[in-house]
Amino acid sequence: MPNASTRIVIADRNVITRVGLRSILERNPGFAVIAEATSYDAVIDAVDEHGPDVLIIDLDLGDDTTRGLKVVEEVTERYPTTKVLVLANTLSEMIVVEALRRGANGYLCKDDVKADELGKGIKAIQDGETVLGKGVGNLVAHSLGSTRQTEHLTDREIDVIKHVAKGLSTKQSAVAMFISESTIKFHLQNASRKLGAHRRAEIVHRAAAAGLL
Amino acid sequence: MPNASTRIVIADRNVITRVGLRSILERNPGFAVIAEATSYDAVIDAVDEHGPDVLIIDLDLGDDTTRGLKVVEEVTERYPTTKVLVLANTLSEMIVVEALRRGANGYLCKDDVKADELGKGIKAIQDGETVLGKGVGNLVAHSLGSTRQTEHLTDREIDVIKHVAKGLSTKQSAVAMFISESTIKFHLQNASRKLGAHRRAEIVHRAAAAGLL
DNA sequence: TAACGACCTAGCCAAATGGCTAGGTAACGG
DNA sequence: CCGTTACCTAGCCATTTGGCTAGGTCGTTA
Repeated sequence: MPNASTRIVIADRNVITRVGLRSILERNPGFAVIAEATSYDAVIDAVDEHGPDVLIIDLDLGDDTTRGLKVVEEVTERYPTTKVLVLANTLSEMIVVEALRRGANGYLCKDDVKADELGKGIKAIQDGETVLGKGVGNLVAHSLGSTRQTEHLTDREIDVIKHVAKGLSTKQSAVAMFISESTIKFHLQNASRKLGAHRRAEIVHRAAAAGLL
Repeated sequence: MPNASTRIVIADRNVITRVGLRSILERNPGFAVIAEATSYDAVIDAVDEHGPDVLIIDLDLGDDTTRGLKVVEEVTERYPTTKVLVLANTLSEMIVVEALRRGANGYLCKDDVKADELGKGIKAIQDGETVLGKGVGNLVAHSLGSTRQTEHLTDREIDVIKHVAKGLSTKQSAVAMFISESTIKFHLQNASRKLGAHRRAEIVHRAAAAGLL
């Protein structure tokens, strides 16, 4: 009995999205959703267990945003035959670039995707194409155009930015973090450079847009 | 022929969410999704045409975030028998409070909602209850506890904040907006007071969290 | 071992910001 | 007509910030 169905695992913490995805995909008999996951660990477990053809994943499955990227990397490394399609709520250049760098085969934005694009996208991905949703391509192009590497912020830098975002001054942040004012300024200088920002308000804005706070 | 079904209109720009909602709701024969809308205007049209029992709406249906609040107000004023359930992506105290003040009968957060809570929530709303999802209640309580009114930012203040968020200085913002530096500082002072912030980074963060940018 | 990255600290100075007072205009609704 | 709101401008001054140079430790990795 030949099994022509594409076996799909869905990873999303949102039940509405999971049901919607399943419903849209299963309109096409060529697709079979064989498992759903709602946490990072569950994604790994599901892929381990089922070895699906396609993993559709929302990178934001918990508190730790960067964990989603690691999951993508792990899946694509350990299961080269499993294609990974990222389905994001928001568009962030850093996240897009990182996801693709770590082996994601597609990146769609939930709000922009049309019902028929999902099926087409999955088929294209299985044919070896890389599928980028509306607006995603521009981000990638922009990222390639800029010579600057996508330097990612360190944990400490993000900590400092969180304090600044709460309205704390350099001095107040220093007290709160038990380090000197110099160090606060040091981390912010580095974060500025990495983000291409020149003012704290912009640092906070970009970090927030990247889902880092 | 008695029609015992609850007639529901769904308003969400995201097709996955619409399909998911419809699928979850229609597991219960007591619910009938009679229309879907993907824009603010379409919501008004659909309510005008169908006069549904329940409107399930995501407030973010376009570029203008505050427009969603106006739609809630308009629907509850003109159709007192139509219950409004807000289904939000993110939780912002200002948006929650404003939505309820304008007549919303419930407020759930997509990521937190369980499949069975949707049906229960709709029934509760129809019984005259106000349904607040996980975490939403706390926000409301917090808002009631604070003596400060929910003063909303003016269009101009939001404009200025957007410039600041892009990393522009007072002077640069003034040039970009064709007004004096004093006016930039004036709007930011007012925004600070309204948001309870004391620094531009915090203003930007709060405004972003409230979905104003 | 050497190189590297992440982390921490110090000091300098020009520029930007926060917080304030004190005015002005125009539009709208009671 | 009056009050309210949004909007605009000016000036003052202490504090904060941006941008820079110039060091240091620690742990990992080549």
